[in-house]
Amino acid sequence: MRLVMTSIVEPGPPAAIGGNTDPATVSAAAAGPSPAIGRVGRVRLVIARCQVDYVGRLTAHLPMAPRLLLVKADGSVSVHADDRAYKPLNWMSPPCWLEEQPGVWTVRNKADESLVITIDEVLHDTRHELGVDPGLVKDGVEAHLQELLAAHPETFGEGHTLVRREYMTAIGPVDLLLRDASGASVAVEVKRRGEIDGVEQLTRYLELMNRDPLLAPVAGVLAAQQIKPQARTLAEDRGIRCVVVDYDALRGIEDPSLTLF
Amino acid sequence: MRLVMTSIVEPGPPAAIGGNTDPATVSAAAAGPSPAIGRVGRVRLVIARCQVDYVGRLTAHLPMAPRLLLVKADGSVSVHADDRAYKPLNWMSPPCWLEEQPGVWTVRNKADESLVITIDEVLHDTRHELGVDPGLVKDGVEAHLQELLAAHPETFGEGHTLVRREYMTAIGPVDLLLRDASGASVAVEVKRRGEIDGVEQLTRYLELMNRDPLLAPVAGVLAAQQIKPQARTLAEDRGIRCVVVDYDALRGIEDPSLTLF
DNA sequence: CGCTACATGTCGTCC
DNA sequence: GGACGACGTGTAGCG
Repeated sequence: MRLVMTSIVEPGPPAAIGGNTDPATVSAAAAGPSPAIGRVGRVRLVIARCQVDYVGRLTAHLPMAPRLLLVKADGSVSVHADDRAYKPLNWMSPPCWLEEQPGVWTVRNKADESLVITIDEVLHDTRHELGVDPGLVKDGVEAHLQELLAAHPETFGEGHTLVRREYMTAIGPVDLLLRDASGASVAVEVKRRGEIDGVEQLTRYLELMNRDPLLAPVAGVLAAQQIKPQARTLAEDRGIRCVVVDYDALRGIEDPSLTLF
Repeated sequence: MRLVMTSIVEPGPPAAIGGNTDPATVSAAAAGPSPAIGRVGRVRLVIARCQVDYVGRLTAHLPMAPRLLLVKADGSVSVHADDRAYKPLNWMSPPCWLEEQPGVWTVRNKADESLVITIDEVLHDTRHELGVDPGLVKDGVEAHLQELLAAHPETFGEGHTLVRREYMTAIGPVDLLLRDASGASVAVEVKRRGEIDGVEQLTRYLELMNRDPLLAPVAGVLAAQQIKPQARTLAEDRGIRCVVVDYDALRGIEDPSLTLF
């Protein structure tokens, strides 16, 4: 875990075009080649019978069928079927460029990947002004954990004190570096869910840190709200202690008012 | 890597409702509470000023603003801004259930996560029949690799022979198990791109396999089209050999006609 | 259902 | 730009 913020605000695009607040819904010219880059700042919804061919990291082909084409103001193009939840069948992420010719859309990016959409019939074509989104606010339950644990190192045992959060090593930052009551180093990997990956990650850090005579010996702790059995087995096999963290209890210590209901 | 197929066909939903092939585009009743579950098999596109609140694995809030709401036949609901490529701001994946009341949509799943969409104003609301998608065909460049390497174990050295693909161990399948010219075991981890994760994965397998007297000693090989420097360093530090695989060349051996242009 | 590994993962951050 | 870790990762395959 690396995020540190208490709450995360994801702003809209930094240089979004047309920061208007009046969201007028308009119909686009249904037929004829319309300049895709031209009217910016508008989501475009097209229902069309189309065939799609992607060549890039892999090669993918979609036979002719009706689908939803979603063109966003950021330039992205995605091809959706009526399933797969929010995942498109095919897509191109920005930065990319759409060249629209009658019956053929070609989307390219810098890496020379291409998405070719051959359109047989357009069944619907509208554009809508959304403006810049005011932003998503996430209450970082997971991001909170490291912060809470840093504030309460005694969670890991009496006399434990915090040395540093995000203690930098050559191969990456250790979430928490503590000292125990005897002054020995303790490296803590914080996870929402403790799985094998987290044990491997911590193992790498420990191996490196134990080569540093100023730190060694360094004990390892995997701290998570939930620890999978196999991760626990692997961890304990490597002498890594597992600590299950009660997020709500920790948050209660931080702000007792939260526990009064 | 675990997939084995030469080319991957991703069919549409197995039990898709209304397998009709006539994709008529229709307009939905624009106003009034329309039953979201009711007309199935249709993608629904709504542009609306809305506020969104998600409570589940984390808590997220979106203030009132115009956005695209995408309701698919699989029951999924996603809330899009005009950026973030194909990723929605918020979503609910199937299986989930949408309860639509005037001005408030509530989407829930079994895990009791909820997405509450408070709608201030509907600017657009259409439904479109897409039918069942005929399916995505991927030329499994990555999936291909294991198959090709299995067919050409000599890639790893003269006299190497294949023992098994997907050799099962207690902690997961090893992509390829070979024997070298001297009869010693060789475990191969196949990756599209060789990174640290792959080295860790192979290390776990090797550790386990080397405890088996029938197999030990087992040598390790990381085979990938590209191997990142840090992965190479870690691998070689652990005595794991790195083999960069030329996919096109291998495919050329398989089917020389592919190299004739 | 749990666990593992894959993904055109995507996305942010830091060096 | 590359490396690295997080993600509401999602998803398929297997025991």
